Amino acid sequence: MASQSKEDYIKVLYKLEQENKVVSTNDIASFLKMKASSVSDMLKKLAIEEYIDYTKYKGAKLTKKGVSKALSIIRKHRLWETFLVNHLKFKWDQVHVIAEQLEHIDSDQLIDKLDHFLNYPKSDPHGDPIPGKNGEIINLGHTPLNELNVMDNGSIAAIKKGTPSFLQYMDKLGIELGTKIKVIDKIEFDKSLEIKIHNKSIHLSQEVAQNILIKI
Amino acid sequence: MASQSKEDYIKVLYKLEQENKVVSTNDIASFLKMKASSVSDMLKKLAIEEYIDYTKYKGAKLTKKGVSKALSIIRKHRLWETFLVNHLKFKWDQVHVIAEQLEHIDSDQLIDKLDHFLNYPKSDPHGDPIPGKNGEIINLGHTPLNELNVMDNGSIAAIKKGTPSFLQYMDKLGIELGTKIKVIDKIEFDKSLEIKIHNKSIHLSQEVAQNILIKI
DNA sequence: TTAAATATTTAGCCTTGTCTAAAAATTTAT
DNA sequence: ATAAATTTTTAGACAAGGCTAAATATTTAA
Repeated sequence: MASQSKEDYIKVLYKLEQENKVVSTNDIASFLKMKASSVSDMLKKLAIEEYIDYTKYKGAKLTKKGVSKALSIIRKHRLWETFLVNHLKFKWDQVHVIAEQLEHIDSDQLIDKLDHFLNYPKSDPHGDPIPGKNGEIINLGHTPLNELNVMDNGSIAAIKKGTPSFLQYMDKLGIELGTKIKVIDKIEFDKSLEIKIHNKSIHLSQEVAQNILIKI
Repeated sequence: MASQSKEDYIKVLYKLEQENKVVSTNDIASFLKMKASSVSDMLKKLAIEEYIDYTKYKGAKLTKKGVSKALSIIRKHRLWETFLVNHLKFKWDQVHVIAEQLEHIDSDQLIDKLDHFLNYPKSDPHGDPIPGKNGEIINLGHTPLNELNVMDNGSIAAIKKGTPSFLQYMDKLGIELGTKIKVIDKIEFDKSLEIKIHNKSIHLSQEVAQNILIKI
């Protein structure tokens, strides 16, 4: 069993690999708010345990074993988030920190039964896909809002970077998963756009629009 | 926030104080399967943090702060056990180890909402009382089965030492919380007793009977 | 293509929580 | 009441996981 700390590294490795190909020591350090030297130490250990391939000065990459570990942590995290929102009635901006604790609980049986209790959800309260028991991730086929064309219709399917403040902004706009939207206009100048939701027209910056994923 | 390890000590201190008055280093060590020297070290630290009163060579006793910490851990443990059995459909002999992990999750809001979700249960799946938010414990007025008299009636209210093997034995006998029982006979010689449950007569040793708590 | 800037690793230290071995205090038994 | 047995504490070590400062690689820029 990997320690809590090692699980945190593995999770970050997975996240950063989605963006880059190989992950640097500094990337991890800044993400985890730790010193590069600490990360360097830990990468050595993770390599010994075969969670990553690691060559000094060259960065790290999760092995098969590492990816599967990462997916199991993400699965636990998202199932717990689903429980917290759907059953305990937490708001979607409150669940991340709690799920970061719950994701380290070690019991396959618990997760199986939780999954069953939740009725095998395919995505979490932020619209992110929940990996299956064997690591399968369903591609939900979402498009960033800013890539839609004028007059396109769709519904809100997921929030990419679900920080509390972003989610609170969504709440203020009345945006939740499933909300129907239509693109009214795209402003060339700053890539911002005008959309219609709940029959009202609102204006979103490009930065915000990138973070909203749409099912067309 | 006390570390997981410190929380474990506080829990054991509480448990052992129920039996004795003051708790010795060796008692704790054997319970936690640790060396007395480690316990001695830790008691010093717990004393500094004012969880216990501790005089060298004289044993330890929880302070008010310590008791309240213990009760909050027990509350969490028992609420989680209730969740695991009532909602995730675990058997009552499977939940203890998982709850030992869950009890360390740190979020008051989580526990409040879990309590609400469970409909404010007063006792857990083994019949043990669940301390309230402020540490109140309701006395459920239970009597050990071996203290009943011949022809007394009652119902199973709780299991005192709910080890998995004991609970599995209860399952085999068809004993669960709420089961009606009647004492048929008490054997003077070995203090064992004959009881009727589900309209069948069964024989229980004194040791077993002591572990079964009855509501008359 | 070499010098400066940046990134990474190494070396050594710290804290937490455990251990073993030895010392000291307390309890028990003769 | 003292010696023996037992319990508890102290001293010193170790692993995990963090840090700072210094050394070494790599990358970038002149």
